[in-house]
Amino acid sequence: MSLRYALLGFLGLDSMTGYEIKKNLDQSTQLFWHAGLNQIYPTLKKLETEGLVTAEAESQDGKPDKRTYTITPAGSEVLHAWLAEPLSFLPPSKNAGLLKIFFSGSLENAAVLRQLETQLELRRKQLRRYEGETRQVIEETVAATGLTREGTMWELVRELGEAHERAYVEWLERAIEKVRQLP
Amino acid sequence: MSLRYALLGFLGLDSMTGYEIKKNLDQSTQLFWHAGLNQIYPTLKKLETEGLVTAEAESQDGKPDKRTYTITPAGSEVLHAWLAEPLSFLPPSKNAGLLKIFFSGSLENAAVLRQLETQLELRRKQLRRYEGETRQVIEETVAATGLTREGTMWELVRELGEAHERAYVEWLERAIEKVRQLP
DNA sequence: GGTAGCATGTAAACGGTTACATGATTCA
DNA sequence: TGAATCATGTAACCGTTTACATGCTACC
Repeated sequence: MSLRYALLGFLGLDSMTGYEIKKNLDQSTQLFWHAGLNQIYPTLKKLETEGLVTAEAESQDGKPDKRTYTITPAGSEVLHAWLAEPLSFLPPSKNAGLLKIFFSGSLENAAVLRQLETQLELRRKQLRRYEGETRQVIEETVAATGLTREGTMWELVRELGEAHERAYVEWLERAIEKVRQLP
Repeated sequence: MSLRYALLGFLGLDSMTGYEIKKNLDQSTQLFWHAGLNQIYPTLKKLETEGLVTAEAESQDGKPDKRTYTITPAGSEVLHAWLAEPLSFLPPSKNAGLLKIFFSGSLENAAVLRQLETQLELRRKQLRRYEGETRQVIEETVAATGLTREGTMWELVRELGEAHERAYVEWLERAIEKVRQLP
């Protein structure tokens, strides 16, 4: 149930609509969090009833009312308390790609190689994204908003993403070599 | 919905009970999948009604009946079809630890450092686990069962786990240095 | 006396995904 | 003509987590 904190986190940077939060989420956070609009809108409403954010509706023609959300002092408090609380255990993760590889001992080499090569391509694409687009978005956002301290944190997280994808790519390349040499 | 495949994967190696699957899951798969017994037991029953596994109950005194599950030919087919199907997109992952760091630009240095140091300790522990215990379990299992081809796959996945944790540890060390130098 | 291991389950609640619904504008 | 962008939502379903329930044995 950390989506609440992701939403509060973005609203802590600036007031914005659910739609804008979604765009930010897709651009910068997809390494470690994601959500659809269908989940974001009701969660924002819930945060509103809890007094952690306020909403201001603006009429538009042809489109639904634009609801701009702003974090309240209570919301800031809740967010900061959560951010400062040290992680007490590693959040267990799930990865269907690794699950497939882990159990593919009973497949033929060719099928395993197809799987590994597909995953390698996906990981390479993701690596290029962290090196390029994600990096640029951070730079531009810092330039546009002056949030240098926040920018340092964003850049740190991006670097981990890049390192992880690079480890993935190198590992998959080695794995392909190894499986090729299997009888 | 990959728990089904994780269960079928283990039963593809050997017939066993839900309790034993859980032990195997905890020892080897926690890098990429996890589940509680409360989820495993009903899912096995469901697989049984679908004809993908069969169960043999054995009475025990003082304990509930021991239900040993065996994969059926239909189950093997379903498993292999899933394993051979190449991943079509990167499964999006969630990581509350990174979420905290990403948004901690508004925290004081001391609070950020507490967070980073706690996470570093957890990651170091996990790295040691992959290097030691996990490696040993794989070696012993291969020695006991003769599943060398499967063992190659397990060892590959373990190596990625180790590489990822190492990347985490090195990154957190660098991050701590960087945050210490922040004004 | 308490914890860990063995061994199975149910019920309620929650979080998240998929599908559905609307409707204007802009661009290829 | 169709897809993408802007902009919001609801309903049903499914997977997962948390809490509850039982009970024996072995070990510290």
